[in-house]
Amino acid sequence: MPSFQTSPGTRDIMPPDAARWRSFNAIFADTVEAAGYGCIIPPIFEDAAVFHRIGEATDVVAKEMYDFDDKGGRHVSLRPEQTASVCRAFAQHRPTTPWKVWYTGPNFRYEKAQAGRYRQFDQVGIEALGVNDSDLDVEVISLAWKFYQRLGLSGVQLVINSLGDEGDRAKYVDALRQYLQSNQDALTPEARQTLDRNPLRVLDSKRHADIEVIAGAPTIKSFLSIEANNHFEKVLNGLRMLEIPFHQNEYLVRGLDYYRRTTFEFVSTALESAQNAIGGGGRYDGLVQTLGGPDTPGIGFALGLDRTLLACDAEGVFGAPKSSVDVFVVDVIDGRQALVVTNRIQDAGYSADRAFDARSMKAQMKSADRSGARFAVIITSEEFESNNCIIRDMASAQQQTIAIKDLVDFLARNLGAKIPRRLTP
RNA sequence: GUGGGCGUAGCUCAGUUGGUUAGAGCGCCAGGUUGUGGUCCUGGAGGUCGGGGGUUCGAGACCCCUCGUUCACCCCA
Repeated sequence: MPSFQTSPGTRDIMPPDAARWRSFNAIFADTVEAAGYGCIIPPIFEDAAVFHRIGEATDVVAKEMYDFDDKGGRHVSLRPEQTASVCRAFAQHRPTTPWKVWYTGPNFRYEKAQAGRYRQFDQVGIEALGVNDSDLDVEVISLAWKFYQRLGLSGVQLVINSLGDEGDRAKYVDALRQYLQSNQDALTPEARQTLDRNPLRVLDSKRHADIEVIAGAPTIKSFLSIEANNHFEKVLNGLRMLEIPFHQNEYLVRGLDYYRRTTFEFVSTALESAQNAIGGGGRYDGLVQTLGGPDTPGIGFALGLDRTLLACDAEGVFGAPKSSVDVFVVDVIDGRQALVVTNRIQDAGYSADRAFDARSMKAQMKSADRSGARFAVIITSEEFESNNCIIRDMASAQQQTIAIKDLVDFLARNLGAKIPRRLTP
């Protein structure tokens, strides 16, 4: 028999970790739905051209697309992120604005995997379309901040910058290129290569020689239009009003070409690795239009689920939830009664598990212990003859004999009433 | 995509300059306790030493290739 394993950069999320993921998503949904964001589920693949709007020169598009031709000859791609899909959905359906949505799900980028960087990786995020107001920028950032806090993270830094509008940015890039070119000799060969492709990215370099050159580089601030500058100041003021600490970093540029004005990133100080950016986002005021929609401003963020959980691990917060059932049924007759009793308990709204394969009582009790059940229901020949069973409190080891028909009442008294499962609320 | 580290039981890892039947702890199963878990004791199952090729009388150890993973670069969540 051949043996298989997951493809590079993919993995199985096993229990109890998968439960942790669900909990992560539930907390995120609760956080953003409280601010009026509705859930959107775009397709996982679509016309590759949609994603090309992210920027032809970006690595995401140029080398990391999971694209292929389908059987109908359509050139499609697994989504490398969801912002472009959301904007395409907006352009396609033209909902009324402001349109505020949130999402969760896997994205795909063909790159070499390492810890915190996978080919299939999950993100949660929000996008808000149709509003220029700087207060929306603040709302968006504050929701991410609030979410991190709800997870229990304390080592998260908000780094923020403004890239100005398209014209501002172009002028700045020219000035930056000029400066870097005149200082080429002091740059590392890697940085010189980057300079040819995208001068902004040179600012990201962490190499010492480059950092010295960067320190003298022009910053975008002086290139911002009055409008963009005012917008940015109001965002910063709003953050102060909400008491959200931030670090301005005039060299913060982001990898996707569509960003305008406010751009931000969340960095975990608990993560040692290079993959310490656990979330990021910004304004993308031109994107909807390039996807065939009306000229519509937009802003949003995406948080890396995997990386955020790594940060949680590093900080020792938001661990995997303990799973347990209410009741574990031990049947030492032949297992047939466990079938009936377990079923009845489940229908009554409680959770119940049991042992199979007619194992010894000791073995079944061991399973009961492992299941984390509050109570064990023990069915033996002697008690069953008079339609009784033993119910054992696993923590205190106290047990009593009760009528099988009274089991659900007993659970209601001790675990609280539950809605029967067959009735959908 | 480039460069370095690492792949031994389900998990975490030992394994001496290549030398008999490859080990430990945890976990799992069974028994001690023929009606009872969490502690303890005893026993057991489980490994093509990532895969393929080579060197050698002999390879888990050495060489080559390959796959996976990890770190850095690159990039990004």
